[in-house]
Amino acid sequence: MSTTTTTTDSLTQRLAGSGLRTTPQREIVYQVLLERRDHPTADELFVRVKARMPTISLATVYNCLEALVQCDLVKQVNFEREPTRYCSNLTEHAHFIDTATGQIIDIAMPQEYVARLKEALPAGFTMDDVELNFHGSAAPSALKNPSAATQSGPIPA
Amino acid sequence: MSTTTTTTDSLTQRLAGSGLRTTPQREIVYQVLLERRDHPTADELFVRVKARMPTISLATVYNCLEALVQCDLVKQVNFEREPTRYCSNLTEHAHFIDTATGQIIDIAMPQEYVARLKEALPAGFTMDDVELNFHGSAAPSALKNPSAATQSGPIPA
DNA sequence: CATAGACTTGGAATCGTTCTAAGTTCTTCT
DNA sequence: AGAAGAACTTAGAACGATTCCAAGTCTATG
Repeated sequence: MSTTTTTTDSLTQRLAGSGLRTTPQREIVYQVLLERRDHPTADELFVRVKARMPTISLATVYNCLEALVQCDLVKQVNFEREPTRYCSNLTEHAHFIDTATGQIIDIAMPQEYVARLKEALPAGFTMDDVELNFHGSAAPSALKNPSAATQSGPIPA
Repeated sequence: MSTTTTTTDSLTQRLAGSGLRTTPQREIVYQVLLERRDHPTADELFVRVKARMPTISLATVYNCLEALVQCDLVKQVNFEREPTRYCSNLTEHAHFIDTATGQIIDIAMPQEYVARLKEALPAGFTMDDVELNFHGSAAPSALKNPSAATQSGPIPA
């Protein structure tokens, strides 16, 4: 799998599309974000990225994330007043927050469900985007395999 | 309408239920919150409450809100990384955030919709609570009359 | 190869919120 | 009633995530 080349290419394209440059820092931050789709915070990412590029600064991690968000390669996830988390899953999905562990799991959201939700909106409201968070508890088996859920669909049995 | 007596009584009951006392500060904060159901921040509430009780401190407003949240009379609403807002609408509802003005409007959410959403959850997930935020733009007429929407149903035509 | 613009860096600054220590007000017990 | 203790309020200090700033580095262009 020549994933590296591919993602880098699309990264470069996306950045360029927003008038931004590709830099080693941005590449690594994006790469690291793709590798473990566990919704890390900027701080957590900082630690992971530092392992590979010890000179990087926290401010740069924030800057890179801002760039990636700006060119729509990454989404921010906010929950309560906790630190912002970053998500590289660009498919339509909701989030499940496990009350006990705080773990965030992506839940696939068929367009159909989203469309139904729109119906709840009274006249005069135009929706661009929905944000849907479930709070509850997940079976340990579901928690174990977060990356599977992250990709696209529900957790495989 | 003897609203004052009624709300104070239920306030006292609720607080007592959580082992908390009724204090003048808590009464006023709650009262002020009920009067304008526009999802104020702690700071905004502080200003409004101060008009009636000039000696109150911001810390106390936070403390009172914490108490009210604890006894389930008030809910916190968080959106992006903005300051927490407080909501006295206890009925099941979603929030509509107007992208242009930042104004938050309550949208009634029939149980039926919530139930349907639950279906999207794969096996192994138990949901306690859903959080649903619409982002978009609202017609000026809809924005004008926020308290009506806040009460229970969609904005009246 | 000089210049300008974009990017990175570390540390200072910001801002909502929480913590702390001191003082005040209830409750309860005698 | 009076004392002891618990719950509350208060002002200001502290905190933590994020942004800002000023200086330095890189890179594309002419």
